[in-house]
Amino acid sequence: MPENIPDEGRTTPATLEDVARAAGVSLATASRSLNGSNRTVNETYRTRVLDAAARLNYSPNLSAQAVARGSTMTVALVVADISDPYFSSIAAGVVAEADRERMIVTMAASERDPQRELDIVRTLRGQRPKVIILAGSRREGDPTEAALRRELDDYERAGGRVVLISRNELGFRTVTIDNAPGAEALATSLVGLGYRGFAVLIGNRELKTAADRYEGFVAGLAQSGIRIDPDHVVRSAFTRDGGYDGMRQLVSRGLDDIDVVFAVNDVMAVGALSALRDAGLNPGVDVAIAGFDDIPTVQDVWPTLTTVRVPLVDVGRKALRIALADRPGDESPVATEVVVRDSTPPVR
Amino acid sequence: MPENIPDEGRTTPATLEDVARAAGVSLATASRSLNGSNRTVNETYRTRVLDAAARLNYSPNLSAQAVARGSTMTVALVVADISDPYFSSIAAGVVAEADRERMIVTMAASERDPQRELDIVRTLRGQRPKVIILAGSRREGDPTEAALRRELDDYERAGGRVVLISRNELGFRTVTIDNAPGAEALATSLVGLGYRGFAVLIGNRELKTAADRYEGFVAGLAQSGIRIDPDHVVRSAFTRDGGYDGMRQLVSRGLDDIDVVFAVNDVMAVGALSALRDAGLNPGVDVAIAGFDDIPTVQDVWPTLTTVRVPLVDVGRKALRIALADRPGDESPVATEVVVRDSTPPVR
DNA sequence: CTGTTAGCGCCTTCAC
DNA sequence: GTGAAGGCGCTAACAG
Repeated sequence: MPENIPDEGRTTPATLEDVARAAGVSLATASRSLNGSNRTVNETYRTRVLDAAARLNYSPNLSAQAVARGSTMTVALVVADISDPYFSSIAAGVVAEADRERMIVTMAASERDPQRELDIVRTLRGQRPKVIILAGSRREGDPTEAALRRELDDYERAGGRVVLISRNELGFRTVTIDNAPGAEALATSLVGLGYRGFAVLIGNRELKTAADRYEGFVAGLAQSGIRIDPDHVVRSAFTRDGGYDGMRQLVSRGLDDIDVVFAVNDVMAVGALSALRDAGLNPGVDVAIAGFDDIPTVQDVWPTLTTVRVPLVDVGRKALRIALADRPGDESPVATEVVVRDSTPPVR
Repeated sequence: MPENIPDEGRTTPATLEDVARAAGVSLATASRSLNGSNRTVNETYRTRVLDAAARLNYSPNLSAQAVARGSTMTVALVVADISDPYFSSIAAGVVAEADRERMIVTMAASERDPQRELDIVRTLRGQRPKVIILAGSRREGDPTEAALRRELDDYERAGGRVVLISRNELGFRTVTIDNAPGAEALATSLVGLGYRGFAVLIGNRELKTAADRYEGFVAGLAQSGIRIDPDHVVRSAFTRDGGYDGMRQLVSRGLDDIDVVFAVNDVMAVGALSALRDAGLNPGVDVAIAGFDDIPTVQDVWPTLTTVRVPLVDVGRKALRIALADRPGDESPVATEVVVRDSTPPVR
């Protein structure tokens, strides 16, 4: 193959063979000294190999190791959108835990498209990752779900571990989040604060996370005998702009019977805040707002946002731990917690 | 090796050999049909191989390919903090571009620790990535800098490509960002709005990005004959909490001669906003605030934040493109742009 | 155009 | 405890 890049000065990384030769031992001994199973090698040789390796700046070729061992040390993480604080926090947790385990994490973005997610999972197989973590974008009645399940089943049958984040739809290991209970508790808190007229920015209803939170919220209100006007439930994208648009719709329809709006996630709530303001209204005063997730920025908006805390980084860490556990083990849901802030002052 | 996980039902992924056999052709033909250089294979065989591959759900083992080819298709991205919107936006850009190029991206977090960054780069070598992208955490007078440069030099000599984001310190390909000019323009804008008493939350002064922005800002003020009181330059962490703390210091010292505070990045500015509010002051009214980066959330805080826009996602995309270009090519800086919002109303 | 045959870098029985 | 040799899955000359 004609290489137009000058090869002169091109260095080839030292191979294990180089190290072995430099240390005057066999390939096998070198291998055993550097990685090999529990010390079954003479200390003299051992240090000689280590020295040689250091001298040559040797770094084992992970691909070669993977081929020889028949398995990798990589965890593949697929999220909907990396720049969304929800996912980037989870990713931070996964990366932190992977670092502890000396594993490598690869990343892909589904862009909230189930078909894309499926394609990604398919191409992921080429990596032969030890773990696949899927965060977000599971939907109700998703036509690709069967195919995805099949793909993941095959993958597990081949020895891989899959972990889902949020809700156990597909029968794999899962980091479940107390979405419904959290939303229910939030509803209770809001009722306790005196709110009676509710609206919900439900985002994309097909998203299971969104649906769970909505249903939990409805259940919470029901306990106080409060029902939610169907006209006050608005769908829009599960994003900041979706929250903005949803709130705009509410405003244009009139906020008469509404004194608090629950957005099923914080980025939407924050968008809603801005929509209110842009409409000349005063969030927290003219109408209250609550979100879900407790992403970092909600403490810096004004009014600070009432929400339900989800320990996102922990969720990421836990995802990998669950994956690595010998048996399915602790799959107790991650607890959520209502955090009341300024966006929902007590009524009257 | 004793495997305590039951192997029964364990499926082994189809290998290229399986495909070849199923298609009744040789290994080479199968290889050529599925990946091989430009079509030099009989259409009949070709389709037969493709069929067999589909039937067996074949997926090439990337590690094996990497070993055989002597190179991978992975790009290693190391950032300071994945959950920081600055870095997660850049990461989103890198991942998006990598997807186009059918490359895999691996991710690591340096946690703003140069030593850790160096360690990461060292262990990265094992992956034999085609590209290494380093975002953030370069510091002035960093004792590990020489070692890092050496490591990266070795890596490039071995055929890898390194791309730095922000400032070209080490002589590698770089996505430079117009930090100083942007800050200078911001200063000019603020002076134009009538501001005269300036303070700066400089973050970690050793961070080159922070230093550049500060110096650009000072230069911009100098053009109007304005100097900045050294007591009004406060150091703190380059984070949201750093911004909060920095502003708190300013407040406790007294804001008498200060009518606008420039935080060298948006997360700090947003923290400063909250600190002001917590001190019972009214941001934008009692004292103005400006940041740098234009991260998404600054449009949702109140007052909306005046800042200098950096097209972060584009920066990430560009980083990979620059890496992949045959020659160093277009290294013109990414332009920044002042965006005036509500946090810096015209004076009087 | 196709098949045979060396490798790629490393691990791991298997004898010594 | 050590080394020789075969093999992991795939690619790339090299002959036919």
